[in-house]
Amino acid sequence: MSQDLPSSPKRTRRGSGAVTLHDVAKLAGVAPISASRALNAPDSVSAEVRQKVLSAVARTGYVPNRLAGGLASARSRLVAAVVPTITGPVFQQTVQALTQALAERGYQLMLGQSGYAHSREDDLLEAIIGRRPDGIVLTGIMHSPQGRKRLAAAGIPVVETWDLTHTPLDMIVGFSHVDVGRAVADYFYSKGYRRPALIGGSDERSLRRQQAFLAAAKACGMPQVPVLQVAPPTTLKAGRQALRQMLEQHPDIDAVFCSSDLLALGVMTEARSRRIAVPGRLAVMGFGDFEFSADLSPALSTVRIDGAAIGQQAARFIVDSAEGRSVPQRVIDIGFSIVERESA
Amino acid sequence: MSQDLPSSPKRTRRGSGAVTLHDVAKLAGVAPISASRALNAPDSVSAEVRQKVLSAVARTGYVPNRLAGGLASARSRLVAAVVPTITGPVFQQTVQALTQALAERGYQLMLGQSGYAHSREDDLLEAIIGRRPDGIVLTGIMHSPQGRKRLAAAGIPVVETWDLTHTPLDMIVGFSHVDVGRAVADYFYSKGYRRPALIGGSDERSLRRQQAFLAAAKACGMPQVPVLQVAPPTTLKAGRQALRQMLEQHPDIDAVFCSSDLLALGVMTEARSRRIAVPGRLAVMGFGDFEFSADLSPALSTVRIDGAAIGQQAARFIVDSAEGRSVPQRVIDIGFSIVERESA
DNA sequence: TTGAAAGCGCTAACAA
DNA sequence: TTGTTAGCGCTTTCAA
Repeated sequence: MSQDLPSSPKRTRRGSGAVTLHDVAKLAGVAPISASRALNAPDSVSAEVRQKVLSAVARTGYVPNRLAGGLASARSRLVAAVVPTITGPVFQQTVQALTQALAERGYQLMLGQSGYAHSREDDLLEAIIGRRPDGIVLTGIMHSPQGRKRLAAAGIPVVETWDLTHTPLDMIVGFSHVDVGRAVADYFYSKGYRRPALIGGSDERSLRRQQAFLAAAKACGMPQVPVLQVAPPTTLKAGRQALRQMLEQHPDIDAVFCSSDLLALGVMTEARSRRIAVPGRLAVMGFGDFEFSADLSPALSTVRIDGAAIGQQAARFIVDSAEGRSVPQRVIDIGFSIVERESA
Repeated sequence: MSQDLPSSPKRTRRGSGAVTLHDVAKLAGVAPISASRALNAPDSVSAEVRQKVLSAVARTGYVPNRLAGGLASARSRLVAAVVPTITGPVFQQTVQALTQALAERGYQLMLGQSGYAHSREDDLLEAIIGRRPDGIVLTGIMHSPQGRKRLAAAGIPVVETWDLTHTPLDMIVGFSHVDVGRAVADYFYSKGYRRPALIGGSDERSLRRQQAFLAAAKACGMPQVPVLQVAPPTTLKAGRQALRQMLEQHPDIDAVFCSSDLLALGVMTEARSRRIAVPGRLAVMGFGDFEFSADLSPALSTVRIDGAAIGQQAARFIVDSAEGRSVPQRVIDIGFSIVERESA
């Protein structure tokens, strides 16, 4: 029938065909705005309206369009996380906890990989800012001045993580890499090791741990600490190679501090294949306390970071900011601990 | 000055304060739509307009609002990926490749964790569909009938991965778990192992590999294959415990097929601490060919899946669908291979 | 507590 | 090639 009516010549755009809030409202016999309120602020609406709307939603299978909602309210309920690469085990706990904590509060995570290279960083930032996320979580510190400027200009809450500084871009939750380096050097010394070596990634945070280790070692009277740097990512293979190389030049070392547990596993693997006793002849200390570390043989001593706590705190930061709550404490040190197991 | 003018009583909403396309257009001296075209379809615009707009963009630092663009064009350029948990190493390559392949084409990845539990699945789907993504990538198959119905109703392109079926929801890229189980059983047999055992996750895909293994083993004349199932996630610890338990009941096994390389590492670790020679007394086969597997000692024989290829193909599927290209081949088998190293 | 109107920032459709 | 107009689906603002 209606097909016979001459369609009005007014230009028009058909929607996607999906059920909209208007459809729900019509079905419920209320104004669209009432339907909106029934869903987003149920208390601001009478029980009757609420009930009619909810029933209409159930009958139609309505799913709110968050793009439209975000545009209208300037709150996207989207949070961006930037990781060097999700393949690395370091930030996994953090991303996992972040995703979950956000989901519980009605926010969704968008993932961006900076790929350890700072070249595409600008593209990535543009892609992220274009989505108007309610917050951005950075693993590590944003170092490039352009990047910092860009983020500041966007006016989006930013949380830096896995590090500490007194001049955060906005908010930060992490720990002191300097303290870690120092603590491990002291630990080695206290356990009687006198010829320690360092096998570490060449990323900036690892470098800071190494420097602090060297300084502390020197202060303890261990001035000559050989250092070997490996390019990220720090893999088992890199650990094996590094130990091989290290032993060629410094066969008398008695302890190694590795910049990740995976690297440490590589060192232990290489040591075993060379029949070097761990910790008897060579102590090994990892970093990160990966899930497998406790169950290795020998169990790996390592520096434990509560990555999940970092993710949860980051979520709290973002959500509090987005929902207009004040965030008085913007720098949070979650610390670390040295987990003494068998390898050191 | 202007503050003295009585503001018109018309109700109005201030924008977020960010630079909009209108600002750019005004500065460039063109209509907003021309600015839009200059950015999104540069060829449809004269060099002069293009140049004026680009310069205005550079001067203002304009970043397009993709929420608005997505709403207007019904193309969000957002893709959702659902993983059981990002902590597991299994899907990492896939997610990494997917993120990257999408980013290169101007799409962004949204991450959702289904958490192995199928309870929150409905919430997760609602959150995802609400964003109107241009595609959804599932790791594994969507099994729940409600979930399947919901996804189908949403009319969003869906790619299932890491599995194969003749009745995909929409598109699928993966491999046959049945073939894997069979191939490993045959491999064991051909290498002379006659008393194999299975240590595997209790997830559905692992179960299918196990069943196929059992059937093939029986066909080879190895009817009694002990099986031990561990709850996901399959960790090193679980592998150690599983081998311990397995040996108590079946001390005479000569080979183990594990449902992940991490599990296999656990088995090898436990074997070593019990002075059981691998592969001399016990052969070990993993699954997944994780990054560390080749460099273990002994190097782990395993089933290799090209997770990155899965991610790339999934990206191609989604982007082709989103951009209106036809997708004739909707089921893609990327296969697998048995990587023969030292452990088996 | 409810609703009408306006507009978030952008692009599809049409016209010139 | 460029511009005008009318939305996309939602929420804010204001008024009743």
